[in-house]
Amino acid sequence: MTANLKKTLTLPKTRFPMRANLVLREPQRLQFWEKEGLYRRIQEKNANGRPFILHDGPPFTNGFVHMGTVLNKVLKEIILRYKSMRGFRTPYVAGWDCHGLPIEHKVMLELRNRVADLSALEIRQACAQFSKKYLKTQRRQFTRLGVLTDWSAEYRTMDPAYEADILRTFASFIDQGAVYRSKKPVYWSIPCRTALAEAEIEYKEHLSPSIWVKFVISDASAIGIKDPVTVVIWTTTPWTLPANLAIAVHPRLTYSVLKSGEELYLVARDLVEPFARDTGLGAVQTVKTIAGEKLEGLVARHPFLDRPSPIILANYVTTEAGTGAVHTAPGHGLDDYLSGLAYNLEIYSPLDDEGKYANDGQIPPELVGVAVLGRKGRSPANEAVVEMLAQSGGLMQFRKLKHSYPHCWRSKTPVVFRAMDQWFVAMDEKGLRQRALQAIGDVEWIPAWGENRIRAAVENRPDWCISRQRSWGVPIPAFFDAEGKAYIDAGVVRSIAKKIGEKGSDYWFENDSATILEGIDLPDSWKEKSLARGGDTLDVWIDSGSSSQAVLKRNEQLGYPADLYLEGSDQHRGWFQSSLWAGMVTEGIPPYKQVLTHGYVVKEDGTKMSKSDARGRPQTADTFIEKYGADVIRLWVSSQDYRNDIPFSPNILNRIVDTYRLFRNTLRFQLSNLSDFDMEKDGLAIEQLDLIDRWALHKTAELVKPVTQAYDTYAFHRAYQLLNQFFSVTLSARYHDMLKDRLYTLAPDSRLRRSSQTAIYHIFRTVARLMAPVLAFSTDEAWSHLQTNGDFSPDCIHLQSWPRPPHSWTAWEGMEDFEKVLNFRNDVNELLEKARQAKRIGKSLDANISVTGSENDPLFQILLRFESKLPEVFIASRVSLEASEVGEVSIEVAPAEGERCPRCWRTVERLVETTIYGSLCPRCQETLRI
RNA sequence: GGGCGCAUAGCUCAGCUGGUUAGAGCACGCGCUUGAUAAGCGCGGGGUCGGUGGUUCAAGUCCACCUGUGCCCA
Repeated sequence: MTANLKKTLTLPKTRFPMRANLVLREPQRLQFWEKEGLYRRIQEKNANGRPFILHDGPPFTNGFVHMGTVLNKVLKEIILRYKSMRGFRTPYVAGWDCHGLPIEHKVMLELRNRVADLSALEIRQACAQFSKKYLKTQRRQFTRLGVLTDWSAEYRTMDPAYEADILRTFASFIDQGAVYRSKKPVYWSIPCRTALAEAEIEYKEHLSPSIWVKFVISDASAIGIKDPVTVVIWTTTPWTLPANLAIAVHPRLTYSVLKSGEELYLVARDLVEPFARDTGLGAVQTVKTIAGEKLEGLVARHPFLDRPSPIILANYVTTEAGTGAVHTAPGHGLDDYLSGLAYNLEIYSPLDDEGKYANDGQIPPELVGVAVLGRKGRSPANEAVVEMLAQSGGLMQFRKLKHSYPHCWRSKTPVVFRAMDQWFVAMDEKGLRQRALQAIGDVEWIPAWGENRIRAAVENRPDWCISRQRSWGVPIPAFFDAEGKAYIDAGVVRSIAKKIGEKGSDYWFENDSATILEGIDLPDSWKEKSLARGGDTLDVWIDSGSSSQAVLKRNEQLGYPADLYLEGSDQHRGWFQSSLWAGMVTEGIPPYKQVLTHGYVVKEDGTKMSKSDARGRPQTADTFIEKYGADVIRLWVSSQDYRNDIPFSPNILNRIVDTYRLFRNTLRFQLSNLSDFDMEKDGLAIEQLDLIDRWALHKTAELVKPVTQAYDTYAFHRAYQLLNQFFSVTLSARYHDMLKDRLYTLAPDSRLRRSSQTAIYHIFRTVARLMAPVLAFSTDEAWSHLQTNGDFSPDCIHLQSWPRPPHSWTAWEGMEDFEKVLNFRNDVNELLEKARQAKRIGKSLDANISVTGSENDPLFQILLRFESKLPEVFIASRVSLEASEVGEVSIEVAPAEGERCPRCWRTVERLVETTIYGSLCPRCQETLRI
């Protein structure tokens, strides 16, 4: 009996599965998109649209994709899908940053044992292999995420054509007159005879000499002292003393002048006690204190060289160790170097490639040729300097100190800091910096504080050191004569760029200078010279910074400047800035109109995410995509306010999965109630729709506006929240719930049912598209089911245009009042719940609701107006309105009296007998026409 | 140490130019339903708005300092 009756209902029916099984389904959809040429079709559809150029910042090809990269790529993906639905022409050219130390370093680690035997060319080949390998992996991972592009058009900074444009960009810097040569200290491994990067340094315990050295200020009258004062410095690298050019003190520290016997000493006040103890002075007497900043300009004498050592100010001076007066050798330390630049000191580094003192006319004869690094860990240079100090009376104390010291990762020996000739870009040449600062104001920075950040970075950036003593990069096309003089010329660079554009940058390393320069028109000053090619490569920030030339200008689909750059906040120092410099010297304007910045992916507690999990397994994006599917990851990205840090954890992802299910099931409910609906045949005009349906359409129309605004301002998390609430409250808890009775129990083609189906059809098509940029896979799947009742449809959701609800959806009068009825429903629910808790009713359909109120009460008037709709709205069997003289609107809930219809479950006064199905309510009898 | 940010319920987010008992969704608890069913509905508990001090008739909202945290620089 019941079974038969159930067959007379129109229950939900769809092949769109409740279980997403994204891990299995998404790859199938990718194949389908590929087969359909979806990217190409989208481009063709919008071929005449306004262009929106998002220029892809190239990730390093040095490992697997991690969540930060996923975040970045998915944000780009969402924007492009949205813009294309809005009719913009949205070509997307993905790229990779292939050169550079991170890659070379990893390759060196892999080749660790053989590395000494490898030529630059061999290292480069290994690096190229490495880059290609990870490029392929990353490309696969990006594709899996749903990144839509024509991969055959991707750019790689190691492509010969790209390399040529790097050199041309470099030539533009030379055109500006900004490229010059100067010294800068680098880590130097003496046994390996090579410069080292930070990553190639290992810190190990090392036993060093620890010495206190006297520098005498003979004229201290500037600080009101007649007698000579001795400034004492403390150092653990005696060998750097011949390169001492200054003594640094902290401007905000207080210094004490001490008296011990007949001598006066100058030491930081906070360090007087340890100083007296360590040097064995014993009791000392403070005769004067003085602010550090007043010491600037005093001049001490070098203890064994005929050279002044001025007192300078520096913020890096600390009171953690030493005397508060710091030995400064600009050629042998980074802090020292910066001080050297600030005080215009020579970047002096009298050490040759073998780590021996050079004969430069300043080094005392007895030190020339003495090595810093000797046999068995000894340092002849240290010993010799200490000896000279002892003889000159400059040595105040000598000890040994075990401390952490940088070592070469290959030779395991202590490294030295040594100034070497480098290539620089002068940031202020021809007003470059000023022009860049001005141009920053023409760019829209999102969020706005990004402008402050890049402004500060550009303002404070010292001249840009662009040379690297590395193999894996684009060679700096410089030449050297027999005396070591450097030759560089923009025209020659461009000619070499042409050759490298044809043959790749290996060409530089494979050939001698004569071959390289063959056929190139040389400047007069180069002629008749025997020139050798240099071995340095360019800083990779020039590589990626040149992308506006190598990609935006070269690819005819793109253009300069781009509409948008979108990268992590670290790129204010990195790509945003290098791109700006390159853009300014080549085009005179920035390469972007908008720059969007996102934060970093962090753990749920807001702290940094490590590269491996608690068990030490690497946390690559694959781990999560394979478990949750791309759409869940994409939904996670959209849910986060990425302007701040972005927390990530399994817990957070599980919340996202819940939301995903809400979206999916709600769409599924809609699809399943459209199974017998054909818009052409069955659809009604908007004006003819039932009140509840008009309300739902109105709500949908109201949703489109803020969601669209959210997308337009890249505030995807707003769209996420709006859609989330719309789906859970407006649709699932309200509209769909109210609809079930009519959808299931009325005759399939009854007007009321067709009214709701018409609305559902429109709502589905609207909300599916609103979510399509984020849930790229699932919305397309659902869309296909509406089109074809199957998983795939060539009329892909991504080829649709953005929803624009027609005026008719909002052009009705009942909205405001009906919202009041729905709010009143909350009060009704409260009482229903009480009755439920008291076990008087189960579901709301078991209840009769009577509402009493005054006819003068505005709310009661509204209820009266909607009286016929109230049973549906409250999902009750009967709702009665009783007018009373006074009092507020009150609600009473009682178990429904009468007989329950076995078909529609409503309780009515009296059932009627039917021939086939027994007792039914009159409405069901009518519906079944029996 | 410096620069630029961030800090509202367990989670993700609202809270506009300071103004009634701080909101939403999810999660959680208790029920209902079994005709969206590895679903759906209802109700409920939960926050001294990181801390301290200040400005104000009034501060989550303005100011200062502190703490925590992230990126960049040193």
